[in-house]
Amino acid sequence: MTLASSSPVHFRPMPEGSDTPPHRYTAALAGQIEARWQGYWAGNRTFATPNPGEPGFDPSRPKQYILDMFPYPSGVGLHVGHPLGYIATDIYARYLRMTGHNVLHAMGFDAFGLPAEQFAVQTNTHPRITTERNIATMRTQLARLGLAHDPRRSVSTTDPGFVKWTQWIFLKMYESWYDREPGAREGTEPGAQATGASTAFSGPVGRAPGSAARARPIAELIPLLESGARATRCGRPWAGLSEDARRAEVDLWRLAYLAEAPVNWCPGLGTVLANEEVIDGRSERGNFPVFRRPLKQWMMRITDYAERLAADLDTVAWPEPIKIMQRNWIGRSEGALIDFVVPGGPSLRDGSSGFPGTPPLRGGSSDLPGTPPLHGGSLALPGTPESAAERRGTRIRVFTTRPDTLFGATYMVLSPEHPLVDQIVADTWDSGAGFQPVGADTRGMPVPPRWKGSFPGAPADGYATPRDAVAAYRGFAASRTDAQRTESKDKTGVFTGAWATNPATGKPIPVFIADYVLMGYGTGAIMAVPGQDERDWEFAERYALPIVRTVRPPEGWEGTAYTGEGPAVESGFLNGLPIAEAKARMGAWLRETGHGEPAVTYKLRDWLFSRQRYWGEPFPIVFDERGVAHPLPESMLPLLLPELENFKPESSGDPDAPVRTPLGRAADWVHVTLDLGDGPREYVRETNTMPNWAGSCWYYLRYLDPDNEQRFVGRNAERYWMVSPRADGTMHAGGVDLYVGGVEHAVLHLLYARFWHKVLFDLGQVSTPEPFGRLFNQGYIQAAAYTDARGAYVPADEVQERAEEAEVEVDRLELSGGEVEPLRRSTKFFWKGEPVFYEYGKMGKALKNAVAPDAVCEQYGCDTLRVYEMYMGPLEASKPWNPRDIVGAFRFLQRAWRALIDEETGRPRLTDAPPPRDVLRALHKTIAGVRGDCDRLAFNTAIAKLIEFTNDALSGADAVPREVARAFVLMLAPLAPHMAEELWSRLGLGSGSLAYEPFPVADTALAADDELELPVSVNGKVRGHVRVPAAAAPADIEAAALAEPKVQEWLAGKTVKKVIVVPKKMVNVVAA
RNA sequence: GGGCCCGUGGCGGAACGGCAGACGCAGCGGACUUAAAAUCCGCGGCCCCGUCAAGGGGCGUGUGGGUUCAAAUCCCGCCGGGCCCA
Repeated sequence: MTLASSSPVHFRPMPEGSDTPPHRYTAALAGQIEARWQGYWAGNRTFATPNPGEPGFDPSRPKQYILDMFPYPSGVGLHVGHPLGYIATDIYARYLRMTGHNVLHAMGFDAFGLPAEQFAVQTNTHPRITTERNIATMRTQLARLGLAHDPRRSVSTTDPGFVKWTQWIFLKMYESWYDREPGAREGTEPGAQATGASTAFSGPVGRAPGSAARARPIAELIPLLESGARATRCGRPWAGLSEDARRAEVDLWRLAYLAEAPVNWCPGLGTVLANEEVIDGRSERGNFPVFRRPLKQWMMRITDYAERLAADLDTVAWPEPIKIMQRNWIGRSEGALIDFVVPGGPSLRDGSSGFPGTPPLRGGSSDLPGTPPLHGGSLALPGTPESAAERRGTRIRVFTTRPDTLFGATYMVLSPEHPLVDQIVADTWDSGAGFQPVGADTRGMPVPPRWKGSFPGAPADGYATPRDAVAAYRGFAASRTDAQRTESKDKTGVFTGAWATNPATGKPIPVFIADYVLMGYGTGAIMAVPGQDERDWEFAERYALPIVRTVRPPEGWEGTAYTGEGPAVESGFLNGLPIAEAKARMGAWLRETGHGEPAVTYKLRDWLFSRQRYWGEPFPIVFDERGVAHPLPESMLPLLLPELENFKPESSGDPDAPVRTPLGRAADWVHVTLDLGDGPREYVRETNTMPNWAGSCWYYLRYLDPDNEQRFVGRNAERYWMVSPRADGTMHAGGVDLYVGGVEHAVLHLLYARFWHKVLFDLGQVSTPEPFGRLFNQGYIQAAAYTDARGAYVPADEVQERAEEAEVEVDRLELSGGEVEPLRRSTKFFWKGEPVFYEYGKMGKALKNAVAPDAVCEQYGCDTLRVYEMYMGPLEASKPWNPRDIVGAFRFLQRAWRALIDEETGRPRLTDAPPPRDVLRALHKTIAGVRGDCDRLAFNTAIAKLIEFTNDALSGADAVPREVARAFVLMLAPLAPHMAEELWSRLGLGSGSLAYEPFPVADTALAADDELELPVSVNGKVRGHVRVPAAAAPADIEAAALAEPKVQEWLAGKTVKKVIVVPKKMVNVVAA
């Protein structure tokens, strides 16, 4: 049977039971209608959306780009929570088509990556096969929902035509650097770098303004290095560098670069993970333990964009909590870097810094935005004047947000893992070991026993030497999680035996290690200011360290640390200054004296971009015999994965096992002879693969022009769909007009995609500085879940409820005295005869409470599912799945159908008589309301208004006036499109599909009431009502209100003080 | 510990600072039916007065304050729940 492009054929539905009228809207009839219209839409390419220049493109219609977050094709199929957002965007997109827009709405598949691969591993099937199968399943499920996507734009990240451009974008990143224009920005005032190219974005689009910081091709960097316009990052002059050193220098600038760095190694998954993918020391996916370990990896220099990623959040219409989460993740803080010197030890000049992975301090004064964490080191700040006393010693770099409190820094704390600890730790507790005090003489000061070790497991009077104490304490700290370390009220630490010099006071201060300072945060070292920091105060009290208040607390302050506003005291040249001014003065002083400088730091780290997995995009990189990386030319793209018998990662429980990649096993693929311009040579391919974020960083651009073989997206298509003019003629910063998805992508996908988009924007490849102009977070669907006595989830759909409760022993409760008491719970729920316990949570695989949409479609039809899901509540709210309620949506559709189609004969119940005035008024009120609701995605209330209209104006009538039926069907169309199409056709309201029919427009004159009943309150309480003409003057309304008998009663014996008349709303009489 | 969000009938929820509980589910009563289902009509926060009627009053949006002619809505404190970060 070919339904394609034929006009809809009417048929006689099979009656459900002997009594069911033959033309009732039953599940069976709904199923037939839905199948037919889905076939019609597909066959007639109803939702194919032409690009500019293509046949059928209408330039007079404004564009709307509606986007759902990129789904990965799950092996277990969809549950009813997944389509919540898809249905909402579909309804909105259908509504926009009917209100005169060119709408782009498509859905592809994020088919590479861990989820797809884990599924393949579990089922022991090649990921390509499982992925293709899963995509087919998901396409079927989505099609069943009647989603009006443009099918030709349904790309998959695994398509060779997609892989090619993902690799191409990677090469763009590899061949670019971020130019922050030091000429314009040296002397970093905090915030001076807040304007990137994007904030200047306004009218003209398509390129970054020339004067601002931006990504540029590497080709433009080399002349600048040659001329000295940009100082080298290795610190040596370009002219004196060897060929290899020059290549290494250039590599230090690339936005995509290789680095040997400590990474999150997850042996259980056999791969490394990005910081964002690690939660509490375990993998987000799979919940395996994660270890820190150095590995050579591809990195993305996202930190260069930290400032713009934070600042440009102001330009997009996103939910505030998401913006806050991104800002927190980026973690911008203004303050200062300050160097403290521990005298003695190696020379400051010998550069023996230390520890692998620390980048050298860059030249120039402050290119801190985006600089990886400065872990301290022995290198001097450029231009630091060195006194004789400081010439030998170790510099410890700290970052503080309160440089104004430097005079109050009475001790220092290093993270136990800090690499300089070994260098500074003294041989004896006696302060003589290499200690040359500067300023006040504290030589011979006895070391308090507490300083020698007072933490769980330490000997009563501490350790014999600082080295012993440090070693023992490190062991103790390593056993604790970051959360324990920072949460603990009992701060612990040990003295290193070393003394550093406070550069402001010139006095020696003791250097501790303590686990409340984390290596991963800031520089891993702090100056402790107990007077103005609560954690430092706690530590100082415990170790009897001096506390100096350098901000005067208010009169009567009895607290401990004071973090509020106040004048500086005990602070030399800062005395009397408020905090902000004191910070500025101290910043200037630090710079002048070479002890430090104002700085902005970010919590954001560079993005780890390699995975040791099979199922991802291969890097388009080869290494020559000397290990030098070479990019593949565009003509060699896409570089596809080799076929592998064994695609599994090498997982292990041993965090130190050697790291081997699956691609490394494909010897024929790895070793290649290529001509990269200097004749055929032997190369070795990169065997890591990209993380699945790669594809999701730009898929929304490929939707725009899915078949383009010349570019990742054609310029015209990109410009048309992404550039969004505002009413005032300026351009919106973000291209996608509405992006709907879950809040769980707040700091992963949304941050990475913005970063890529900004790079592409800087390179002139896309027209807008932001990808997503408006973001909407839909809530979750929650459902009952059940756990057995061990706490494991059981399949919720197999749980049975019994009439009487049973009491069961579920666990043993250990009491403080070592006694054990059985814990008893009662329940009415049973699974396979075993008692189980009710819980409640987000629907999904984890809680085993998923409900498939297919079952609901089967039982009621997908129009009912669509209406029910939207009717459950506001889109942004999480709400419970309640199967019992679905029938309400079904009955509404049934009632509407019955009002328009005779259930016995199947004939239209239409009349050509003009609609009565009250029906017309109700209709136009409904139109106005539904439009307003749809505009703000409030489909729940839009449906409520249609239900009301159906009940009040359609259900009771003998026949429905044609124009009323027409408007109603069109309003129903976005929500229940199959039924609306069927009615449109059966009622003879139009030919073909109604998908592009104009949405009804409310006539305010027809919607207006002639008369209104207004409540009249006396002193805020409603006491009566008055009927007044709708256009009544306030004075007349007041008179009518005061004349109302009920109101008179309540006013008896009182004086009217004031009468408030709110036109069309109410009257309030104030009387005493 | 910090930040953000949310607390409304038996349930999901509605309500530009202006008659709290629209609409739906479940429930109750009625009509139709031999009966049931379906359908249609009606009722529906709590307490009190009123004969259990018509009608009327008081109290009600987690809790205690505040702003306002008027607060579910705005502000402050607390209690409870959720999310993010530490």
